Amino acid sequence: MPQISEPSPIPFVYFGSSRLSVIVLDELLRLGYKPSLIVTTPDKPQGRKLILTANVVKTWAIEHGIPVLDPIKLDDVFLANLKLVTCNLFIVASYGKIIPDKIIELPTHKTLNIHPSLLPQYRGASPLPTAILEDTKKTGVSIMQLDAEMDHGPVIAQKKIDITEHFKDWPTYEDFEEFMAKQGAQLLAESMPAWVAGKITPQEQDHSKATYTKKLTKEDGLIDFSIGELKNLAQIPFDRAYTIFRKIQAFHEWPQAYFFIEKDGAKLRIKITEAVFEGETLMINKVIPEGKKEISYSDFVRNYLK
RNA sequence: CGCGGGGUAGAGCAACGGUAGCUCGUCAGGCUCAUAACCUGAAGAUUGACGGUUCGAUUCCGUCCCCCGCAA
Repeated sequence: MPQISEPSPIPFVYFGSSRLSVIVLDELLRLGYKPSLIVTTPDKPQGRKLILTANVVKTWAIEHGIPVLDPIKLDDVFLANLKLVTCNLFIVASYGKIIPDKIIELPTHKTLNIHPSLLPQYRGASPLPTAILEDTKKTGVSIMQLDAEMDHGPVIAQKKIDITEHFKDWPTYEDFEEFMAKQGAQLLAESMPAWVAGKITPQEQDHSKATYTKKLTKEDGLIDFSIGELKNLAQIPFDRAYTIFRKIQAFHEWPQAYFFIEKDGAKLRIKITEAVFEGETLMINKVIPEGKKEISYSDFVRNYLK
């Protein structure tokens, strides 16, 4: 139904720091929602040379001419600055820091958070990788009101998503993230007008059903392959092969799925960078041996598995 | 200045001041009932980039780029 008049722009402050934050921003902008102010985390030295790298959200803000703040601490000084902005809604998407109650409660329409799972399922740090690892293809996105506890606040909107309707099989983490971020942004955009108008009643989560996801560690990416399996991936039983495939996809961005082989008496780390699951068989396409460039799996088998 | 490893044909390695060799793979042909085996032949490298030293550099010197491990 076409609306009689365009919805008046809803001013809001956006908190985010990661790639997911940027995808959400892009999608919100496309849908006509532009933040008045963006809050992100400070530039940090990154990478091997510890080069000071501007974070992606800050870069985005500058490109789009939106004022940006990158406070080290969300203290009273920052709070005072924030009060100068006339916004009565805050949006948080992958900000990376705990936001104090004082700030959450500041706007009249409170603070909303995009979370890429069907809360109370998969609260915490790694909802997307966990969904892949646990093969949870019926998932979704939630818009919730922030409260003092992690991913604990009442839900104002939720959308169920069946991954099988959008992907043949599990995509890489990056593709999954992009897809879910867009879904979340769309749901948020749909919900914002009604929320601001006071037409939505937040629904308390069923805390008894809450599940939590942990922060990923490097060790999570380790796969315990035997030489025999590496030489003939087709022999790996379905369950194991599919579990490994999901691990490769889930950790695709970081820490990446990897395994060790012996070469000249030394342990050599091999990262898996590309794999597909066809039929009932895991197929690895590309790997990066430690100290080397990316090579095809057939080259790897030929030259490293003697 | 965070620490460290590495960049030579598709891959793994070698060589060395005089423009690069080997193994595997690739392509063609042969032999085989057949083959991942064997035989013959072929293609494929501006030796990461740019400067410098030199009669001449892949090889020596300098600068830079890229990749990888640790750490973040």
